[in-house]
Amino acid sequence: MFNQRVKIKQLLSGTDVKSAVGSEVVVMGWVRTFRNNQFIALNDGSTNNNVQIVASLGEFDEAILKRITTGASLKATGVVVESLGKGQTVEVKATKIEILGDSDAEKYPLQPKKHSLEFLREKAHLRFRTNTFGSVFRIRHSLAFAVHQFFNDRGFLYLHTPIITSSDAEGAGEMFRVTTLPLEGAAKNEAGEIDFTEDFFGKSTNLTVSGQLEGELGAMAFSDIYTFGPTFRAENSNTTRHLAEFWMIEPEVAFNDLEDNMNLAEDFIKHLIDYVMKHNQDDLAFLDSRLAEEEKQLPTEKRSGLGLVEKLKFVLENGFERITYTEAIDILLNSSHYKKKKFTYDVKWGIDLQSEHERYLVEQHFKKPVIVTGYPAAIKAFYMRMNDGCEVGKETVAAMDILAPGIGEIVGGSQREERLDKLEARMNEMHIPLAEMSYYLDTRRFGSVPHAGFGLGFERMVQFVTGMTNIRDVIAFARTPKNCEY
RNA sequence: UCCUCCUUAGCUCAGUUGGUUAGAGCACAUCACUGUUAAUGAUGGGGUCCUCCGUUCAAGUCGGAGAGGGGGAGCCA
Repeated sequence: MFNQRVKIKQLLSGTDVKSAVGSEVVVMGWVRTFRNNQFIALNDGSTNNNVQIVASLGEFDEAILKRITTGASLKATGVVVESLGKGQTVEVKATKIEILGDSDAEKYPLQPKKHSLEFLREKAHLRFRTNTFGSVFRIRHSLAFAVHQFFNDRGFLYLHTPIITSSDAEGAGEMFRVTTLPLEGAAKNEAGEIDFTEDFFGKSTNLTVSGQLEGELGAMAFSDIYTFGPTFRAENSNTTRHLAEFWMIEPEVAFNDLEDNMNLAEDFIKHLIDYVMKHNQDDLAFLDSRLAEEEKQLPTEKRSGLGLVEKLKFVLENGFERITYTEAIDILLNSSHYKKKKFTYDVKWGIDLQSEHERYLVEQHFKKPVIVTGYPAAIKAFYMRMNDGCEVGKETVAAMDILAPGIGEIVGGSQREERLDKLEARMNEMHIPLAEMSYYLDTRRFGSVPHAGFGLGFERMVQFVTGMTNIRDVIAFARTPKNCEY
């Protein structure tokens, strides 16, 4: 058997590290640095901590030592000893070093120094080997695991909703077309339009922009379901918080109202944070100090004040602020920020909250996550439940958005409209073809119940927990407009 | 899609009012040293100054267009 190695994380993090002293171990990994022709910092991705392999002077062939370069992979056999140096408690005194894969030091792009995130973004296939991305992607993994754990523990069913859909009525954004028709010379109908009856599915199809509608169908049988999968938006968005391909978590719960929905979302977010704080302490500590270092470069007024771990702890220990849209508008109108005309966009009841408004509420006014409910019906989707007893012209829906510091909208959700007549009226108003949505309306025809759900952008959650400011740095291979490398 | 900033060595960056042969640190090579922690010291190699067009006796530097990237906005998760 080839693989009898010990993982570096395990080697360095035993309850009593020194108990390993004296035992022979095999470690494998990639060279981070090779100092003084003796000391190899070896990393295998299990942790940011490197194990120091000592190749004592004169005990190894010059030919082997030459090949120990940054990025090379090797297998080291040796004895765990207490370190004579200061950077580590134990190290491995090598008896045998085998180069598994050479790495031409002149051509290997990563060097033992700080690289810019922009540079690493263009070397996305190698950036996993850096401390920053090592930490980010280990945390991303933990978050994904915690998502399933949270819902599984609460008896939710993980529903796999389709990636390819024929529904184009969701209105969640521009869609990517899925077709096997030739780009040139596709059959056309009498009106001169492309004839999709000739296409693979016999109709026009797209990549999903949301699993919600299918999720609702599941919730009408299993009560509690969630989806967690890739989602696609063909919007020409070039920002630090949008991707063309991203992962979204969408729970849908029968018999829940808006308040239940908010409670679920808040518990969910707190569980994710709590899980990472318990299981990724080293990685969080690394990212925390990395951010602190970066903050030092910023002018005082741009500093956030709270460190990453402090911020997460604060969110965990405090309730999210819950306000209505109408209250949010009042807060904005009464703010000195508004009175000094510092907002670019005007504030009045009926507007969609702009980024600057959300930032003010979250970062200036409340200084913590805020849940805004009861948005005007006119700016929200057709499936959201109309609130009863609204003033005419000021109809609102049972929607809720969770706004997070530095990220903006991290969750969007609502109680759904379960009353068939109201739903149909709303769809007609918004020119959504009822015939195509007949399958969806069946949920309201046969045993309709109050229900609610939300969508959480997974990458935005990873951003929030890692403190990474650009969403392209929290997904392995980012897909954004004009960019699909790898 | 709009606004704005940026593009000089493999990487991070400096480059004066336009003026001789474009610099530094890191990386790389050679040598020295050897318990280092991004080791250190010496020496050396390394440039399409993003591309094209223009102004000028002279352009890395000024002007225009284009490409790529960053930040912000819109749309949203």
